[in-house]
Amino acid sequence: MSEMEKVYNPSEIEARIYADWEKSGDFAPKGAGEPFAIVMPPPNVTGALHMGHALDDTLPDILVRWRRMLGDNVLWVPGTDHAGIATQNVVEKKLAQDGRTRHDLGREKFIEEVWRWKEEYGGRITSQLRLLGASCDWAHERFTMDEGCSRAVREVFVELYKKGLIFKAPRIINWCPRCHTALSDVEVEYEENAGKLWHLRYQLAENPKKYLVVATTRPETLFGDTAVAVHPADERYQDLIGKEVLLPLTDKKIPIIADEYVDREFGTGVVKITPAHDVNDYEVGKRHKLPALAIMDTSGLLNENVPLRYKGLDRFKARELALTDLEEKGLLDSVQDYENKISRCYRCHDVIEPYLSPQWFVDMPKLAAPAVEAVRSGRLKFYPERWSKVYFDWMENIREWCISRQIWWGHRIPVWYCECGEIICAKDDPQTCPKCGSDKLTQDADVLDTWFSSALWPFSTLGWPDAAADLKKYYPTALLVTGYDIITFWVSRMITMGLEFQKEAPFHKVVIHGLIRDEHGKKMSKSTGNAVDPVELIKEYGADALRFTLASMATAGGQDLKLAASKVLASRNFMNKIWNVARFVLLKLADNKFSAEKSPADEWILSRYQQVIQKTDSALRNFYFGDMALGLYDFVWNEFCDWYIEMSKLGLHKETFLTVFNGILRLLHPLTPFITEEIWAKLGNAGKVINANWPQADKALLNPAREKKMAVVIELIRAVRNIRAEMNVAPAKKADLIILCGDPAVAEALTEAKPYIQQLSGVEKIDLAARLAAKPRNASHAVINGAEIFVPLDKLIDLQAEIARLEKEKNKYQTEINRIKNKLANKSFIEKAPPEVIEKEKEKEKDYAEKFKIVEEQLKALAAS
RNA sequence: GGGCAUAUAGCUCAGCUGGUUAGAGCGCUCGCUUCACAUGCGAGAGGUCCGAGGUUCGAAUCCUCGUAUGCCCACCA
Repeated sequence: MSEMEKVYNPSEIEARIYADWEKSGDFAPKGAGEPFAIVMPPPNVTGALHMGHALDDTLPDILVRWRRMLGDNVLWVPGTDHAGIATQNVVEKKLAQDGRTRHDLGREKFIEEVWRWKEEYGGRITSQLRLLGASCDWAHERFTMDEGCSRAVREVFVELYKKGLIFKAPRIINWCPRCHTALSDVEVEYEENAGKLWHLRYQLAENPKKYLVVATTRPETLFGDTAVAVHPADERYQDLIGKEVLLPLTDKKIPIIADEYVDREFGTGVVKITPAHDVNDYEVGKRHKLPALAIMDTSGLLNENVPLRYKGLDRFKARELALTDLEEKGLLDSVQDYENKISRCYRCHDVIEPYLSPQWFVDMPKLAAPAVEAVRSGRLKFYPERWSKVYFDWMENIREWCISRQIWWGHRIPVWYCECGEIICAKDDPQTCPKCGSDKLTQDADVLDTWFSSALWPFSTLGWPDAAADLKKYYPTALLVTGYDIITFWVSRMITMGLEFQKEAPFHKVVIHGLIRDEHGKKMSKSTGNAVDPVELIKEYGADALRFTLASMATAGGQDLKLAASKVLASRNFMNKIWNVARFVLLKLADNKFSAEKSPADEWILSRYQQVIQKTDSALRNFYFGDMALGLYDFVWNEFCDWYIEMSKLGLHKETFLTVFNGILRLLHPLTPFITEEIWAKLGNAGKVINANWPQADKALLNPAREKKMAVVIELIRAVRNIRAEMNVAPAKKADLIILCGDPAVAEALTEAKPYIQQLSGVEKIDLAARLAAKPRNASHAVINGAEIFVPLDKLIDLQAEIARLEKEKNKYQTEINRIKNKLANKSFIEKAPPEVIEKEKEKEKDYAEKFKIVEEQLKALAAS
């Protein structure tokens, strides 16, 4: 038997145990049980493990370990995401250190560079997942740009293209001038902005003394204006419709048009129309056949379509200059403060530019219906249910999904253009044009949105497009666990693609958890410096402590989790507690002195144990991770350790002890896999706990009568301890105890428990009587359910203190009695409440009344003495 | 402009389907080197369950309104 330190030290143990699990193939699917598959949300290859991942992977690991112990055929598929823009940014930054850009390398060399980078650093996140204890099957590890995933992407693209569900068209899209690419709508973040509303004067061409006032938040875009618009029914401007204004700072004339889009109430009711730089204006422009004049390049610098003075200026510099110039010319009418939203790139946070350009789109509006129906019908459920609302809101108002990105790292769009004008979309690279036979084919330069390959993850990782055995066995997967922040990015698109290509949604259940925040509820981020590094926490407290903390905070409502170091510390202490129970067991096994018979404490803990099994099961079935963790914490610490072990020190029944403690290890294993595995081995159990059977509750061991008796015993011990503490009886001093108990059942329970009472309340002599000739003098007194107790004191009793104690007690009972009396006096309560509720109230009243009477008598006795 | 969520002890939160003596962890007070554990043990203090109405025999729990906070969505310059 190996030595165990007093303090649990996880670091060496965790590394050793994980290596053993992995080496032994303990994570591989096996057995004839039901298939139970989960795909891991693939973290970015560029990433390091953050608290979000820690939660995202702890929760499924709990489920996966649980199902494995239940005998299911469990597959948890790990993998990483190529994370197009993010990864490209990282590698570009690295190049920048040597003063190089990706253009210096050229596309091919640059991509090679990224692959090299991925080989070298991409393993960091997966090694960190191992630190966390994630029991995923590494043999199934995938990468969104590996061979199989790439084939799946092409297959899907080509199929959708053929059906017209993927197309290329000019649209106003979200353009990031820093990343030089288009973004989808979900990749844009909005931020409150204390901006200005500038009122500009557009002079009438026919009479420059007159002018229209146009309100805008973006004066620099005026160079792209190709009209100003008013509402067709706006009386103020009726006679101006069809006439022209002079575009300020230029020598252009642009028409005044009428369009219902204009809000008469807003500003002056006159809008500048800039079709190339605003979504709404683009629509207006189309209706009125206005030209769309782009005035910016892809970096957000003004181009040749503006007066020379502004050409090459950054958009914000150009704004300043334009405003100065307008003011000088007397064309700046007024300026107002104006609150609006500013859109930013979710990657680099640069300000997004609405930009007219041809891009590739998935026609989501045509694909969405089955995905909505799957959830409406209940075939696919969100937990908690309210998240389905977010899903519906998104899916029922879905727009075209812009999937082309003007970067280099990613799945290249499988479309080629022939010099004859033919467009070829193919799964395999075409050599010649099927129409003209030319071999001068140029592939589309763009790559796909990273989320395009993520959308296929549940089936691409299982071997599709081949008719793979894994796909057949594990699709649809059992469930998905993820944060609410990617319902739109990922969940909705996986459901859509799963239904389109597999005819079934990729999972039946979506378990949504909250987001990790710092202690004060602030979003964790590197820039604010409040991010907690899970790897650091694991180093300091152990992976089990971190996992236990995260699970205990993942409550039924799915609220955000505020992570405080004090909580991890508390979990660490709990691990230490368990560790020390194990040390205790080992000591006792070494002593080899056991009781032959089960004691009342044994019966009691066995009964409680059955209930904790049931509670744990039901918590897991409902994804109430917090309930599971807290339920086990409470059972282990407050029942098993505080009462059962303490009582067992009088005589330990080996079988009961080991049954319950091994049961605890198994129940805790999904939460805290390392320490339970280590202790499992130390106790000499066969095999590993990771492969052990999940405990089954045995109803025959439920023992309500024993629990009731034990409740009285515990109440009595607490009462004695309370007296000792309050009356300052020295802890080492053995006291006497006189119990006055007229209830034979209670008397029996207490008699039986005499050794426990002596052991746990520091009492030597116990007298139990049905009645007393005279109540003891100079004794402190308390009343419990069915009995009253006296603790004679050496020194003269502190009358004041004793009276104060009893008065407090009396008042408490009085309050309760009054409450219940009122309730019972209420006629409608008696008439309408269920009989068992009334019965319960009456019983309570009786108990309180009895206690009240006893305390009152005692007070009288004290007063008389 | 829509929607969602939250408001319970000093702090962070449980309390899921109305009946609890309203709980936990941390913190606080008092006392303990009790032979598994001071990362511990024992005993305590601490709560108008955000406010106002309502439903009900009964509300922290359900409904309405309000206040505060957080988040998401939305093309009004």
